[in-house]
Amino acid sequence: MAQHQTRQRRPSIHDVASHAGVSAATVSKVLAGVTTVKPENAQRVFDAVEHLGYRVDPLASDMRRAKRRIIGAIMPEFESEFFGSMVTELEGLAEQRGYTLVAASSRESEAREKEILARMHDWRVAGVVLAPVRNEHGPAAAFMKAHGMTGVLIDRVLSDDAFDTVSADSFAASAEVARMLIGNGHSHILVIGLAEQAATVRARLEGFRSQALALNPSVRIDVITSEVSVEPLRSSLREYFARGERPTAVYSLLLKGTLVALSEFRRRGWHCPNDISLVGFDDAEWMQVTWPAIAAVVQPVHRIASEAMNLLFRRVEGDVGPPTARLEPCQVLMRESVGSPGDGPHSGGGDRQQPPLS
Amino acid sequence: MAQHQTRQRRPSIHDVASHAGVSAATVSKVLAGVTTVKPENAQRVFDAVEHLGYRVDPLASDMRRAKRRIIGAIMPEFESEFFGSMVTELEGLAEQRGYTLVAASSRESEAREKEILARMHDWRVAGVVLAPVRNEHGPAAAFMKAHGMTGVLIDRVLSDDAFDTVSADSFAASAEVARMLIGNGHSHILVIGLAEQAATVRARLEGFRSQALALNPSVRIDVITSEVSVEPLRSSLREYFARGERPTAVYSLLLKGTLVALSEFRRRGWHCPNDISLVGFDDAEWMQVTWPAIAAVVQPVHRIASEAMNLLFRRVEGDVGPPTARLEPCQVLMRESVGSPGDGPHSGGGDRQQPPLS
DNA sequence: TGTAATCGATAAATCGATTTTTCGTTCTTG
DNA sequence: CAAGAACGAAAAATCGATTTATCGATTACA
Repeated sequence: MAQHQTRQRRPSIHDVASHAGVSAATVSKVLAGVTTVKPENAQRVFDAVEHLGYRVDPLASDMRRAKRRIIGAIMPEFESEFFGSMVTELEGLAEQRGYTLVAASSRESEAREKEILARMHDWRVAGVVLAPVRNEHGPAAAFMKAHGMTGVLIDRVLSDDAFDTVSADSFAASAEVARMLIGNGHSHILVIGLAEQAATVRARLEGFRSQALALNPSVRIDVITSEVSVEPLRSSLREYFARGERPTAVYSLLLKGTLVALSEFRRRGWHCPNDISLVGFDDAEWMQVTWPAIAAVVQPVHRIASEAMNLLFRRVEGDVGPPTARLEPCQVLMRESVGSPGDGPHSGGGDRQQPPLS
Repeated sequence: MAQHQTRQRRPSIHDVASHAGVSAATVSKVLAGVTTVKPENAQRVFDAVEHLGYRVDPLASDMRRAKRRIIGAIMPEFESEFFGSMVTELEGLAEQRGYTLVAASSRESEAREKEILARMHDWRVAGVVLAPVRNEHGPAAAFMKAHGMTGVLIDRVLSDDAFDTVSADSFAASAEVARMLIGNGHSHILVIGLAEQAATVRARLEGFRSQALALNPSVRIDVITSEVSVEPLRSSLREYFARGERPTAVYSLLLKGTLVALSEFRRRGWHCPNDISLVGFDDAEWMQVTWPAIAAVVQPVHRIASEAMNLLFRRVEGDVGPPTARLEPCQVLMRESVGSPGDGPHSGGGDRQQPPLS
């Protein structure tokens, strides 16, 4: 059978051509929808394509094109819900536009980030959605600039003079957190974070600090950050509590910090919100099913993704206007982990709250 | 400047050739490490490459090759820690071997799964790591078989007659959960899950049921599953409790079910383990920082990933032996959410346990 | 009726590499 | 010293498409 042959070697456009009794050029034109082909021949081409199971070889087809219908996405990591959802959203949006999304993670390495970018450039991607490891001033963005790549920067960025940027409005969200904590009467607050992610984390810290001080000039704000990984943060926090510091609330600037805080509370037998209040930047599904539910800042993943894609495709289609810097609003969910300082700080065993049944 | 020109058009191998005063063939050979080139010419080629910032165009280079140094990874979703970690591991392992990993998610759709696979086939990937939406008998595996692709199936699979498979030993892990729950005196246990993911979930259920019945033939095991999404599961569970069913323990066959269970417990004001015990398949970082910490089955993500890659590369390198079916052992972490039925079921307010300080 | 315009399709050039073939030189060796 | 082996490099074929140039056969028009 003819089918048996095709199992061995992938049919090329010439196989289709000879099977249909026309030339390769004609086949190409038929498949491209050119109308200057005799309907009879077109039909024979379609039949041959069907019969041989022919598919255009993208390698050969794209070789003559400057850009392929591929969008690259580079995330700092894939293990968090935030970037996982982000990739999922981006994939869907690319698919809607007839593009393929190719995802890769830089695994928090700027060197790898640049390498991946170079590879994507080699692949002639139409555009790139880059969530940089650090900020918009890293080597990756410089590479994109130097090679005239089209792209958009998201998440750990504020604004750039060459690329559109989209991120959560960390500053405003943190200010709202400050408003809520100060409003609840907290006057000694610990802020924890990882400083390496400069752009975003700094905005989160400043947004919080400025608003808190504006509302209560005498508020005490302690800050613990770790430059690289999460473990130094954990030990700093442990030491902080061990030397007797007793803030009434903790604001974690990122998800990993929230987990560290919870685990340290646990070690000391502290419960939220009676012993200490907790708010974390970045929401997660589990935070609403624990007891207490954890207050969190929800990042608008969907809006960031769709805005990023809108801006990116505008560029892909040739727009050369000045870059935009978008800040998408967050939602602050004040859940049970936040209370007022008077409710029994560090007593070690207040009553649990009973949510209404049904 | 010459550099200014290269900013416009990407330098080709011919640019390098003319700049070095040799032919394109010689450039290609030098870069491929062929030793039959006069050292003097080789040096001139290297200089030209350096000067022009030349990089081999993978599209052109790979066109003549049957396979590219690319591994495709297709996961059902990216939003859970499990698959996020899986992709991260796979990416690292591919990189170690000098391959690039291209990740995509089928977003729980078998149709999309097959499309992605076809695209990867078009891209001439060297191999594919497929975590199928349902099981090893879906259209995607059939496609791979029909087109002679090399690949390995992971996670929601048991064994296959054409491909190597690697998954967690759900059966054994569930049996151990049964042993622990029965050992703690539970005699009425509810198992919840989503049945669509046939292969794994069925193994989890059967492993649990067989072991539980073996240890206590009179144990009562209720099962609630939902075919498609998580919401029907939630309402079934709600209705189950509403009509007065009071199992002393719940075993969730997947992470989403664990969240649903916790959220239903919360609605009713039940606390683990005093009111009801809970074990979930799939661990997550937050499960050890909540109060109580949630007992869970830890899947050996790292081992699954590295075994999958080992098997895959064996095939890529030409091994044609019969397919292997690997089951990697899980770890069962019995944390605080599991207790004994006598400790005050459904009393609605047992004392919290205090873990040791420091 | 002879030439021009039109139509449909094919041949050939192109994309940017790799690999095989060919072709001068130089070096052996009888 | 001439024939053959060895060497190094260039020319040409190849991968599989797309696109431009070309060409023959009709059809239109003067």
